[in-house]
Amino acid sequence: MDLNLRHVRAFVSVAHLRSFTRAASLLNLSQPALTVQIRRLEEALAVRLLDRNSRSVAPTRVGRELLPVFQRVLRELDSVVVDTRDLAARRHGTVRIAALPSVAAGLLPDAIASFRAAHPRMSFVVKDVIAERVLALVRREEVDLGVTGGEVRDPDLTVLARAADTLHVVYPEGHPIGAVATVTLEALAEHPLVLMDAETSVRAVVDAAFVAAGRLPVTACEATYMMTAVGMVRAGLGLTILPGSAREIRAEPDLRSRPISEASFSRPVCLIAKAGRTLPAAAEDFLGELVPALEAEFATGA
Amino acid sequence: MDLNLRHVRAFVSVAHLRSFTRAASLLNLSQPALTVQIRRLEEALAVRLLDRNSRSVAPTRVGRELLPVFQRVLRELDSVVVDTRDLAARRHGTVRIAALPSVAAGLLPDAIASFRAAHPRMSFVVKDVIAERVLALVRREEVDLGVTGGEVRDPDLTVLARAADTLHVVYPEGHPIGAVATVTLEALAEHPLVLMDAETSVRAVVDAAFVAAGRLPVTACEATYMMTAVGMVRAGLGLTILPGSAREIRAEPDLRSRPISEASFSRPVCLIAKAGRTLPAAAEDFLGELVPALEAEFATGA
DNA sequence: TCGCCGCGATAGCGTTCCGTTATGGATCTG
DNA sequence: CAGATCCATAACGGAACGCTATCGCGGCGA
Repeated sequence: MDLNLRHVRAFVSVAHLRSFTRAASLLNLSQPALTVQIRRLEEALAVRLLDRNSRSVAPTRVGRELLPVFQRVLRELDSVVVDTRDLAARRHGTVRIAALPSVAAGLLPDAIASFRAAHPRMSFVVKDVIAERVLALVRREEVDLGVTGGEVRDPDLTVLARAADTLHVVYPEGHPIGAVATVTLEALAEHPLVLMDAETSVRAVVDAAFVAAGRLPVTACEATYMMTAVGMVRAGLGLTILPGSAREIRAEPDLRSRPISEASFSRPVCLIAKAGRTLPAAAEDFLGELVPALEAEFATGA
Repeated sequence: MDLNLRHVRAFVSVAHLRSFTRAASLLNLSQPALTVQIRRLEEALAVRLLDRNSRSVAPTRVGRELLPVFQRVLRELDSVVVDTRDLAARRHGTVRIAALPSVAAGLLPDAIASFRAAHPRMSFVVKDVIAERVLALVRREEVDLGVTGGEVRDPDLTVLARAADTLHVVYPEGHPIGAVATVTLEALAEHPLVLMDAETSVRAVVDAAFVAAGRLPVTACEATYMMTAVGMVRAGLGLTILPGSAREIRAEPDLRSRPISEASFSRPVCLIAKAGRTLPAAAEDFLGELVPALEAEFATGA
């Protein structure tokens, strides 16, 4: 005979109430059933746990020593069950997300704030890392969701949503680029540009687009951080090209931005998850907030 | 459906081996049975614990988080079972004994040493207290066994063995009391005596015996500790009367002792336990050593 | 002192649960 | 494309469990 949680619960109840009859009614069980359960437990442990006669019930010394151990284990398991059921019932939980820094600083905080307004006990862990790290974190299941740039062709990953992150040109109010009908690569090539550092994915897109068009950008400056590039634009060093998702393009009140009407200046943004894995309920729910936010962000070209 | 240890074990095995088939053979179970058990557990927790398809099995995030908790609980319960079974199999255990100081210093250490020679993993807790405290400790089940003096007429207590503790007279080698055929109260009344303090149970017996005989002892000195009384005898202050069970009567090489042949100078020594309680296996076993030791000690009058 | 009452133990029976074999569907492999 | 492998499902048979009924024992009141 094997140890069984039901038997343990029975023993704890009887030991506590010091009565088979009362414990039985508490457990919604007949008294003979309890007698048998206690006997089974005692057989499993090969020890007498309760000294009992028709007049009184009391735990033996071994029973007294085992009681707190059993109680602790039961409490522990019960809280596991309750917590896990709560988790499933979407009452609380933690969503772990890896996202590109622009997304992590931009639409993600808004989406999280909005979601938490409706689900106060949900918590979030956000990792802002470059596209490649996003893929790795999702693949290793260190995060539930990932927002990354570029095409995703990994069979281990599922694309839950995709949107186009359009690069924007950022310019000082009154700059001639604000007056043209559509911002094209040709138009950009006319002006000195503040470009992102060669290491960045934004720069990679810009370079590729210029190469494809057979043109060369007029480089005024290079910057590693978007905020620096914006500062340079404000100072009149030139225009800069930043993802529409980046908050920095709206950081300066006297700067304006416009989407660049050029397919090569847009790159896919993918919301991904590990393929073949059940998404935690909390993450599943958060999708309802995040997917529309992604679509809205990139549809308006804001 | 309720949480069941078998299901938990099943989950831990499958999660560890990442295979239903292998876990099933490990658990001596059919694979479909395991499938059902995992489903039951998942239903109980209302959460998916394992992501599985025909090609691979991997715990979900929730499953991964629950795994260490389950493992700890299982290990804990398993060790409880093993320890308790060991206890029952008399392979180890602790015996708790309350005994009169004379017994605790005298025959008890020998009995324990002898018992531990045969059962090395048994351990002992000995409390040396006065008769009344012995009764209380046994009644409150703070000890398994008690060795006390006097008659025991408590329905809460069971007398497992009884013996007579004969008071001995202790005298210097060559003292005339060593020459008489039998040591009687009359003979003792002839000599100055070193008596125990009035608080002690030994003194109570001595006083009662002299009162009953209508005699008065010649009191040379009083001592609280038996060792002190023995020292006084060695110094020639008189004879003293000590329990035969007391080690002190043999502490001085040039002192002799003889039992007093007087019923009133003998008091019962009882080995007791709580009535209606199952004795722990270790204590039960120790009785096999202690009872003969008690009988031997008091039969020889040593 | 006798009979009643309350409590735990036991017996017999019915149901529920669980594990087994057989089989299906999906996926990787040669 | 056929075979092998692995998990899921279905149907069946047996074991386990809980229930009702009853017994034995000890305390208590008449």
